[in-house]
Amino acid sequence: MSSRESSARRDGLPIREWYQAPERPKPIRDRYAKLERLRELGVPAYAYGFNPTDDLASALAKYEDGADGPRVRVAGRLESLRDMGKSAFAHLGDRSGRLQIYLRTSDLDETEQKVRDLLDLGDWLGVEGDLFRTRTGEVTVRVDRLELLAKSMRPLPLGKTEVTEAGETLVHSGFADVESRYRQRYADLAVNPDVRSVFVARARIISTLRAVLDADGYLEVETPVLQPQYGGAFARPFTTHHHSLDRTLFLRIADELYLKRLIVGQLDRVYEISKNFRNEGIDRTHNPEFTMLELYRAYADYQAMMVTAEQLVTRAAMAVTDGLQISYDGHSVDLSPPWQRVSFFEAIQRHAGFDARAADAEEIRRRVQGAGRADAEQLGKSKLLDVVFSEWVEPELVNPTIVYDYPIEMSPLAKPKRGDPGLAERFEVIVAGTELVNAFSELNDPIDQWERFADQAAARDAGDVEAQGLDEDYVRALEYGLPPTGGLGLGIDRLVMLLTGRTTIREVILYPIMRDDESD
RNA sequence: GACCGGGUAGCUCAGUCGGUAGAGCAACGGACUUUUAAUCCGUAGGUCGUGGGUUCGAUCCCCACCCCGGUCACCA
Repeated sequence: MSSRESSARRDGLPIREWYQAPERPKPIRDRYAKLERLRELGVPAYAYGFNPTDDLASALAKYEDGADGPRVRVAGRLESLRDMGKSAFAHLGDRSGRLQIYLRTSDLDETEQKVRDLLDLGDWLGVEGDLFRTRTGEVTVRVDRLELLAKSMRPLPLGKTEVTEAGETLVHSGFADVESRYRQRYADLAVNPDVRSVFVARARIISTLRAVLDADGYLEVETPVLQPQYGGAFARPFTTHHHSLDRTLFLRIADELYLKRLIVGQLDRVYEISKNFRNEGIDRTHNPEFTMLELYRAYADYQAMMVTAEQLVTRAAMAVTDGLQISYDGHSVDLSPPWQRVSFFEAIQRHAGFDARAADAEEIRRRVQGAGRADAEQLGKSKLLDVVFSEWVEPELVNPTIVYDYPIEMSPLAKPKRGDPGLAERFEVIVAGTELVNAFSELNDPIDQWERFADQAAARDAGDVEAQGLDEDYVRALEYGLPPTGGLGLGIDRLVMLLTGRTTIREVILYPIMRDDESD
């Protein structure tokens, strides 16, 4: 309760009147009335803390059959309530799970009884009591101390949860509207345990990747998000402005060039888990901000990176799935290493049925046009090859496949292949039809790099908005000497999608980008 | 950007071939001291996405717009 004088208004009304106004949904008015009632009783609706002995799952695990007890002190959100007058059963929920509580009038003092009568689903409670097993077999806390930790003023879109005899959890009348779920992720998480589990898995995947790299001697670093010049990938950037420097800055589209500078600086093995920003379309596999792992290792080449890719993905998978056989989007996917390896041009030969290396741009263009691409006329050979690859090859690759030796024009930061300079020592890992990993033997010849940048600059001048700029400072770093280095980028969001069985990136990003919403 | 589908009670949805709308759950009142989608009795709850138009009358038909999803295009 606030004794502070406040002139705050909402829709022109003092806040407390706003909650009681007839325009408010009845459940909100009802809850406000309960808040007032608590105030009259002198019961704080918003406590300052609570010290549970256990989370709900560990409290549950403490029960041993045969005798009641032990005594536990737990907290959670009220997720269900079955009131039978002088007693009531309810479930508390937290991140670990659910635990039933039994509230019997005769076990509570007078104030607690009144508080019990003012409870709503969604309230946060702290309770204390002995564990016991009910007649129907559920381990339950017989509550003898009840404390309201926070009053919920707005009904959560809770469905009714039924645990079937088979142990499945069925949710009735649940919160399903995807728009509301993304806009009000807090409510989505509160109400949908499987949504929570995706983000728990995401955290485990990321901490596993860190653990693998840390154990392997990599140093985790942070490089600029705000960059005077963007590079390291092909994409349109977000542009911003720094006032006191009066200068244009870009949100990074990749951290590659900054990380490789650190190898020049003798940090030897580095990685960064970074948010990247690309000002492009939004769809099931693209969000304008997304998370990428990039790592660089001195003295390694792309062959070594292939092994690293297998290790990272399989270790992450084992942290969150039962095994390396998973199912995704109707496919069964076998993540077991070693993964199939196929060269870029072999893959096209196999899945598109022609020798793209021997073909000239005209022939490829004919084939691409035949497949209904209206814009083929404007595309150069390397873009055409990319179209061929993504149209005919990628959708066919379900089990993880290492596609290596890309055309050099498509790879301005990769070393030419030894013995075949028309190709680059680069590979991608394709799983379930999408790119998961991109890696190469890093180009460390400053003269060659300058030439490649110059080609990119020419492409940009010719209208390619995604071509990279010429980063002179980066070339200067290469002039000091970059040892042979292997580098690898891994799309974290897509990895999480794969390992949690989600087919839209929004399901693995807590707050995906949305258009403005005018509703309250 | 194009096309398709959607936006109705707090949630999940139904519906009106144009006459201001229903169900289940949630809510509120009552009964019930081992329930678990608790049960039983009763009550209340909606500017039918927004703005225009047609009409005696629009949630429904028409137009425009907004938001969401899907497909395609774009985006390596």
